[in-house]
Amino acid sequence: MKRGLDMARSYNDHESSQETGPESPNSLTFNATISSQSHKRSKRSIEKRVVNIPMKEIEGSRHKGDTTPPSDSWSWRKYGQKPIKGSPYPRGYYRCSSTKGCPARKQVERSRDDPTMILITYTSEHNHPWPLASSSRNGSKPKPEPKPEPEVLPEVEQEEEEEDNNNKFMVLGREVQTVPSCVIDEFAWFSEMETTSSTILESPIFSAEKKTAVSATPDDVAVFFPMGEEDESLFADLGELPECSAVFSHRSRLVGSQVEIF
DNA sequence: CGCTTTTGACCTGCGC
DNA sequence: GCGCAGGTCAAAAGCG
Repeated sequence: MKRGLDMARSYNDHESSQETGPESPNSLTFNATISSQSHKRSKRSIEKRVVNIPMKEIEGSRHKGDTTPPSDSWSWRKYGQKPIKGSPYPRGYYRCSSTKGCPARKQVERSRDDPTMILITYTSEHNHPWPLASSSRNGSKPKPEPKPEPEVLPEVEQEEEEEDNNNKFMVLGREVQTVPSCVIDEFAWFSEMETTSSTILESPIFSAEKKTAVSATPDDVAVFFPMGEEDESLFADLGELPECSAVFSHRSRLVGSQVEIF
């Protein structure tokens, strides 16, 4: 049988990297540092986005040391796992099963630098919509997501984010130097959320916009992004968040990393 | 029964 | 050209 080698080729094009974000102030949210990358080499460009998530946020859901991804609102089906050279942790490969023919995939691994961080790399075709939120796949019952303990996480110092504090955006319960209004508007409802939801939107929502910041340095904006039930309209509009797009790429730009705008 | 996970094999790209 | 590493496939087993 023919294999999806074209995909594999694209994935190797670029390895993005980033570092961890600060700890999350509570169990309902987590910080994620995000990088995104559009792959131009292939005819259908492949977008790659990377999210860092503190282990704490998903702790208790599974065994230690594995690559079980934190829950989100989509269905992911694992299709492989590989040990990664130089890393004591294997990398898990997941394919979107929320919709038929969904090209989105993600790789989940523990950060070798900081084992407390989960590194998730999303890939999808640039023009393909990210998987819609779904709690069930064709005919099968949704998996009950393990409910994280409502633990109280200690306030942790900001990651030593170097000199670039001027542009640090922290959302929800964090010091915010300059929070663009769109961020406030978009995410204000998070604070209203009740504690029942353990689903968390990890990445695509942030970055499906056309303008994305690409950074080889650990600098992206930390945002809390719990996601409740499906909000398809939210996804449907992903491509049209220019203002917020700029916000998310703000810091990258300032720290001198290369930024690509498409 | 249908879907997911596991795991070994296979394929490709890249560096030497 | 060869070997290595990464990514994917697919059969088998597991699970609800």
